[in-house]
Amino acid sequence: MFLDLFFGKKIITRFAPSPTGELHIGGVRTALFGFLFAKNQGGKFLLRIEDTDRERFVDGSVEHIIEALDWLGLIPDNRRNIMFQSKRLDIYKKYAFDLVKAGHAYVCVCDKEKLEYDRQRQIEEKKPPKYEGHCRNKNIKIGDIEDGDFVIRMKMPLSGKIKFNDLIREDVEFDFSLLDDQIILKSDGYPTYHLASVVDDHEMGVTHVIRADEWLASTPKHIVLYGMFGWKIPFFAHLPMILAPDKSKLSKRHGATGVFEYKNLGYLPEAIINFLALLGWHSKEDKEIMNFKEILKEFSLNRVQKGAAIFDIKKLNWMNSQYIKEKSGNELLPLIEKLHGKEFIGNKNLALKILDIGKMRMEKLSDFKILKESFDMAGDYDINLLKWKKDSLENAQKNLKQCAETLKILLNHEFNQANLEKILMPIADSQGRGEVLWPLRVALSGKEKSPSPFEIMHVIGKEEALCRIGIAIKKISRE
RNA sequence: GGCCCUAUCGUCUAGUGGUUAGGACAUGGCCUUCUCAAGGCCAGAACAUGAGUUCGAUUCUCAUUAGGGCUACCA
Repeated sequence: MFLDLFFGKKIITRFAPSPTGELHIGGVRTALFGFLFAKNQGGKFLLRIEDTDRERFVDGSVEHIIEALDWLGLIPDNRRNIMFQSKRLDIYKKYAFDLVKAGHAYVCVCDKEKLEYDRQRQIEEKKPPKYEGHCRNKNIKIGDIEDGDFVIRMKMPLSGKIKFNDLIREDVEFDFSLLDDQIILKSDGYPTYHLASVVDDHEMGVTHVIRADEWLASTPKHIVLYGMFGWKIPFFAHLPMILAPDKSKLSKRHGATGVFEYKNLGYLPEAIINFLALLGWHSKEDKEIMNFKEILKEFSLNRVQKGAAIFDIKKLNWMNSQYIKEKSGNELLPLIEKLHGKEFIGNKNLALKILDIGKMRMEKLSDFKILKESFDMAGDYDINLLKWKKDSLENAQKNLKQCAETLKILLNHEFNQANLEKILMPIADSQGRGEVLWPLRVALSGKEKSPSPFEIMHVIGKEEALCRIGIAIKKISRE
């Protein structure tokens, strides 16, 4: 790869998802590493939609994928000119036919039922299931068979071994005799992954194929295909998988798998990127909280882990909270509004104050709702909650009255956290902090757990604070 | 079943032919404190097993075990 750089050849990577649903979190990691590798070296990152399986196609998923990549900041260089395999059917067909003419591939007319029967028999006989090559030497001409009645298979070498170097796995070896004569063109005229990806990677000028681990075993087929076409073989890097906590494939039953599920749960793209980058990669200095720029600068494929990594949502949560803390209320508010709507936020100025004070209690953007309740005093509270430990209600009332009287001397614009502490702490210190501050905080929040009374008063202001304290005092009198 | 890949605390990982095997998340404790967070400090916690090479292996080799991937007219 250094030679390529030396001769001025640009690195080109690509992300090639299938539009079979929402962009999976594992797919994002693949895209991310491809993006980082290319951009880190001033190369290009391209997007290609692998929509050759018409049965699994899910409407709207292409738009979803593009939107997700935009949201994460993994913008492909061909954003305005994305390659769709379904629009290139003639090209694949032409290449497949060329291969037949050159004797590298052949027309196969075996029917599906027969092949399935063979497979079952082979499995029962404990032999590796493999196409038995009925049509391999029949030399059937394309013009002799009607469209739809045949497939095209590539002629794999019958013996020998193939060895190649994976940028992550290093040397990998396979035995040709175990490899199948893979179908490259289906009877519906669509190519299979193997043909389409090799043709496209070549035509797009892809220099480094960075893809998921599951493709490692079919890489020999791809290398053979490159050889048949006489094309330059790109570098390969097979990324380790992301697993669920039970070490199985990450799926719906483990929780969210789609990017937008995470978005809707209140995760920030920065946190998702940072977290995913650390799943299988680490900076030299072992730095963990890294922004996109830092990751981009330091990324290299040779520090990528070989083994699979387990997706630990707790670490993502922590990371998300770190990114929330870094942001100002002004930055957070539009994000929350966009995600959960205006009603979720309520009064904007109030929300801003709440965010500045309370963001350290938020793990996700959606936590704002619970946070806000501490300031809203939504719902009635039990009168006994006003009691501090063994202290009496009467004493709580007495302390509340004293606080209220003292608070009255502050003017509206002086009603901030610093001033509040200055005038209230002497009372708390003389009467007992718990005895004073606990009932005060309950009177203000109506909750057992909440931010401090100073923070709440600072947010809600003098009038509202005195009103709430007054309610608590009356509540005790009625008792 | 066959082939391929992988293997350091519960998790993500650093690291080395000789280290008190390091960090982060999580867990527990303490500090702070009106509660809950946040923050600070501390603790427990790992080289899968067995051979071999070696003066010495967590590190190199082999086997075993475990996990994963592939084995489609899916990608």
